[in-house]
Amino acid sequence: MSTAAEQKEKLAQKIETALREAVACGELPLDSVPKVELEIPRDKDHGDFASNIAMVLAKPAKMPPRSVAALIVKRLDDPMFERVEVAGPGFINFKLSREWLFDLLGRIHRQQEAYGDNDVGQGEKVLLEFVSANPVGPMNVVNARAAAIGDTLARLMRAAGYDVATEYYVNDAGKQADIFGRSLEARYRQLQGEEVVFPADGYPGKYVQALAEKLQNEEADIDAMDEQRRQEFFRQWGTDAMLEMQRRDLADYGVVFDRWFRESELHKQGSLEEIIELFKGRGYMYEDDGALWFRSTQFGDDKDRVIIKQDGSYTYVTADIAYHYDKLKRGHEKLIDILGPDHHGYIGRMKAAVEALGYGRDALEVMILQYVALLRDGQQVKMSKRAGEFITMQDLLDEVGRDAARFFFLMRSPESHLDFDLTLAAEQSNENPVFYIQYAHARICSMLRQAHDAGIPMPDSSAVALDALQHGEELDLIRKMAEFPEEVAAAAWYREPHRLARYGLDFAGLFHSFYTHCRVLGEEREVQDARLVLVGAVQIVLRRVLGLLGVGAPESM
RNA sequence: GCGCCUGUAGCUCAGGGGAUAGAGCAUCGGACUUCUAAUCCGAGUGCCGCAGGUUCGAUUCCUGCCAGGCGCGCCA
Repeated sequence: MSTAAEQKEKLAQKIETALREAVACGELPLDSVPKVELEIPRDKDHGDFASNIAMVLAKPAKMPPRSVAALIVKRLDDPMFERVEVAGPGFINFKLSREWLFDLLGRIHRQQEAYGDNDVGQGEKVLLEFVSANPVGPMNVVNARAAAIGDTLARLMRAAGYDVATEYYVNDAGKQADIFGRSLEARYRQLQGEEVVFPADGYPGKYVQALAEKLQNEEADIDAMDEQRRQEFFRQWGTDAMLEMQRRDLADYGVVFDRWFRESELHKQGSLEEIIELFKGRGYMYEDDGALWFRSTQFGDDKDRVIIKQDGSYTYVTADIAYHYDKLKRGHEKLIDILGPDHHGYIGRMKAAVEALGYGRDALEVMILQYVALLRDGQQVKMSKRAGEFITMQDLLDEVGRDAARFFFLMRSPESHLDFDLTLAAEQSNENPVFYIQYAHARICSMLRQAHDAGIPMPDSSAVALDALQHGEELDLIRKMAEFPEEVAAAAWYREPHRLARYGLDFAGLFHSFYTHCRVLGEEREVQDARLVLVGAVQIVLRRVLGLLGVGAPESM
């Protein structure tokens, strides 16, 4: 037996064979046979698969499309399909036989939550970097969006046969970390009763004050430190504390990284010097205006980039190049960075860097997320980082909950600018679509609990006469499950997690409809058994969908 | 000025070289003595931003324009 995706591939090959035969017989005047593509029609009246090949070939063959289609159809005779027909302007529609669909149920029960796994990734070693918020403040809602999308993408890609590692890059060495350290020190000293002017460019947020208070209660002989040592202390202690907070918030959100990579490590290891020497040796560097430049325009960037500033310090680009070099040297074949919209200008320079390092431009893939506009009572929530007023990721989770927040982000395509209505998400949480899917799962659990209590076990799918399943609702559910592995593969391949959220909604809808129209418990034995097998399979697939989304699968609601 | 993203139903958004362009919300009308009504069934709405081009076929691809969001640092 096979999944729908494999079935589709086989069918495409059979069509190609049929075409070659027709050409050999002289019935079809063609020089070559193109690759046959199959689609899953939107309208289920058009079958499970459809091919437009006859219309593509009509012109080169100088024949009406329906005639070309007829030549193909008469050469196809496959028991997997109960109907193959020419339709519309020349489509060939294929309808899977019920036997094939019934076999799928057994397959799902055997595979359990491995159903959906596939191999489009072919073991490619991928490093997925996302969120990477600076450790100088709380995470924002775009970070929350990135976390949901990155985490589910990682789950999807693992299911699709990629070898995925996730990483959070910590900018703990730059100017912003210094400013943050000085802000913290100023607050700390103020608490000690000293008259200290808060740095003009410092971070005004209340969280800095809170950190300073926490620091007061810790054992640290700050007064004994010299100037340099003290600055280092505040920066280190502060970013450590922020990092710990971020790690905890993300874990509450269901997002756990394989590795937190600190920029300061790169500096300690001399990684920046290493790439500078490398680029110098390859002639990609030049000096101008007292600074050292990387000739990135040589690799398609808009302008060259400063690597060492006039004052002798490095720019963030330098560390980023070193970081990407480090990722590549660790054996990751594909680097995926998920970034906010303010970083789109970053793509050109980093691709240039990757190329200069001796890798293909395509080794780096950058996904740019768009902004999230928060609405409350229909009004856009104005945020000011300067004034220290903004909705943090944690505020968002407190207000709408983890499942709703994740799902809301995952429903939208990554590049859409999205409106997040807090009032709606919080007050009308009953109507949040995520509950629609969870409710389907809870309904099944409740039903199976009652079956169990009544001494009705889950029947062995191979021992049940599944042709008791005859209703459209029943067969639609199975067809939808047949599409699942391909859906996982597509979502991973195109890096579009929202496909999964949509699939979940559609699938849950089919189940609710089935539930309303077809009773399970108390039906005559054959029907009850067959439907239990069906419902059991639906439960498995729902669990998998929710698991990939990182959303809970409640057993009751 | 240059770059990225967006423009589809009243609202929020999917879709996508093909067959009557979809969902949720909102509006209206039905369905609970039976496995959870957080559910189901039914009803309507669209110059798919505008104009050209490619194609057997464009809402989808290309170009230009218009509108909105965001970038364009020796900040990250």
